[in-house]
Amino acid sequence: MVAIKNTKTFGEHLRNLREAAGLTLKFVSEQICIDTSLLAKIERNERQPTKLNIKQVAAFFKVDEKELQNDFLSDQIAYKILDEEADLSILKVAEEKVKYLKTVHNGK
Amino acid sequence: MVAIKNTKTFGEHLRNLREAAGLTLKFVSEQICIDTSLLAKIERNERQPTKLNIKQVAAFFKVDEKELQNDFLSDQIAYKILDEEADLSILKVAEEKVKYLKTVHNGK
DNA sequence: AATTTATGGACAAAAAAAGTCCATAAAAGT
DNA sequence: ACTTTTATGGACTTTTTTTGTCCATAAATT
Repeated sequence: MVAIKNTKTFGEHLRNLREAAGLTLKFVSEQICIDTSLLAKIERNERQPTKLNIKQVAAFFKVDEKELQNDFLSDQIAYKILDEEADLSILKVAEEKVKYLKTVHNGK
Repeated sequence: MVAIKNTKTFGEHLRNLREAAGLTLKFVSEQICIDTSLLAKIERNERQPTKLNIKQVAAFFKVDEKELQNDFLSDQIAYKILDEEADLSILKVAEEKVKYLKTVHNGK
């Protein structure tokens, strides 16, 4: 089960966490050992976080890692749809495909 | 409006088109000017088609280009979800984000 | 058995993304 | 108003990912 709420982007979510804690980019980026500019870009959705980034951020802000991962994943899907100017009904098709691939193609 | 049916993958769809027409990989790949091995890989979902590939395939088999594009796009989303072992509810979140990004972030 | 057709691995080339560095803008503090 | 801190963003290099090619072999067809 995944909580359905935050309609914000991953970056916005991250920025909110940081600002809510009253911390600077410099401070947080040093804590999680990444370049300040890179963290800034991630917050602005100009760079994508790695799995490790997400793990470290989650640990640092004491939020659920899986939730952050899901947040990022749904971002990626949303951006892809916007990029391709695709219809939202694509999502339903994708859902059917996931089910199909899970059953039919299981050993692959 | 997008027709919701083919639960097949993009590659399977492509292979069906070709086999239904009774044509070989070699023949079709020559017609659309790509390497035979590459077309084979695309049919097996080992390589992703480019926009141009899709355009050419659609023209060659006289099918709707947009439909093929959507088929490929939904594949990509489905594979991503499988890769990340994410819950299907992610799709609902993604949908909300698309709506959010379309309204709020419109000039970006 | 010979020929055609499809598969798949290894590799080089190209493309995309990540990460760094630095200069400047904006904001906050004094 | 000046100084310092903080954030932005461009340009660039490095790394990673993906594509496309070539070729050897397997499978199927004739």
